[in-house]
Amino acid sequence: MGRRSDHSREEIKAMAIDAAAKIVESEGFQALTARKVASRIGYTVGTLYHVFRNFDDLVIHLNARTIDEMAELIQKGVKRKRSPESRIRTMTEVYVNYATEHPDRWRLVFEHQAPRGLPTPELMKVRRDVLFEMVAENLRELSPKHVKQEIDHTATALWSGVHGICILALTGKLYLGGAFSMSKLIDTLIESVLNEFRTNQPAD
Amino acid sequence: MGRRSDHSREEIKAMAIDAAAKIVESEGFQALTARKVASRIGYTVGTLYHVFRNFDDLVIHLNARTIDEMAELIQKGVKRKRSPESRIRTMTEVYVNYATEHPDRWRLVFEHQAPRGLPTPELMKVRRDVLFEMVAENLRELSPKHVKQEIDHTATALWSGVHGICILALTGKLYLGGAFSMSKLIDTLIESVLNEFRTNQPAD
DNA sequence: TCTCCTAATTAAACATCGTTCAATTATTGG
DNA sequence: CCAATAATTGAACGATGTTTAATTAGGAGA
Repeated sequence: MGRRSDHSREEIKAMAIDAAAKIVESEGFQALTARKVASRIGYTVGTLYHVFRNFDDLVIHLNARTIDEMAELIQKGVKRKRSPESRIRTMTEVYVNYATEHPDRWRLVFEHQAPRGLPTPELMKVRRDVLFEMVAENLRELSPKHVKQEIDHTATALWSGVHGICILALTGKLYLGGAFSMSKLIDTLIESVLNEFRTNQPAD
Repeated sequence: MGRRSDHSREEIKAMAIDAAAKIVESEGFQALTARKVASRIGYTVGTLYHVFRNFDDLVIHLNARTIDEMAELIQKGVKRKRSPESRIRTMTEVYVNYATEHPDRWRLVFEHQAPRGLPTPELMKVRRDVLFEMVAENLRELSPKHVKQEIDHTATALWSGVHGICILALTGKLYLGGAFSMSKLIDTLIESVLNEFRTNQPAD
């Protein structure tokens, strides 16, 4: 078959990412395959390679969408909150919920690595930084006296820590159950870092 | 060729894990291949499958060795330290150093997942818990009044947080450079969690 | 409307992967 | 010394990502 023009390039791209997302959600990211994606959208692998540079390119686009979805949920969740602290807590809540509900898509974001040596596409960098910056913003509001560097530092430590709990729990590498739960662990971390942050507030 | 008995089963197992470790260190864990391991030890894939149940089994054994190496380094590093706090700090230092020096072996431990559905082998569970328990022990020494559950909880939050910083930094998903560094981020986390821990000490 | 050119789509091929298995061969026990 | 046993091989299988030549449909110009 030759040119069908049933769908434009961009349409095919979107359909492929859609299909990939569904495969990852239902069968896990190990089951994500170029041929499987292609057949789901009624095309052949060749067409996929006509639209994406390679398989990693597809994964990267899927991951971008995953982060966008998550970021949007976080933005929505945070909107109604008034205090910076409650906003930070809400951020982590939504983050954890998303990761719990879509573990394979979430893991794919962090465990996929472009072929050795190749730099991370700007596409991804920008998206990652959005969340860190949201935390930093709220920290600044919480204590405007801190210098930017310290705020960014604390935001990074806090958000990375939350991420650590998240990923270990999700990959089954944490004792949970009983009095243990992800949210309690995260509460402890937030409480600790925020207290420290407030304590180290520079005097005027 | 038939039975050679140049090496016993256990010897071949050890040689294979050795070879696998070297491949992962030098070419990254994406380059780890059954055939590559086999040829490095002068055997064929068939022999590998005679000694390991499957490829995941090999990876699991490699990961077990990785954790053992790391745990031993941590034990050694901690030995000379007197205070519980300095011991915890040393633990994380050694952990971070190991992860930095052997990023691919370290990542393989956390990113490898056994085929969907299969339970994590006891082999791994035991090893993972060693490190958590070391942190918990030192927390107990730091504040014997806390109940066990709270100690374990804090240990988990702390160690997971450190791990989070570690993995994001190692996979290039963290702004580092300038005043930012892994160790400073981790210092902040430890400081925060330990302060919170001491503050919440139950009165007698 | 017919025709050519272009670009999309396919099918097939390639190398490599994990995995299995029958065939072969070296070792061991009687 | 021979037979039973167990280790080792090589070839095969299906599936993977990726490339390429061959097709074929659509749009532009006559």
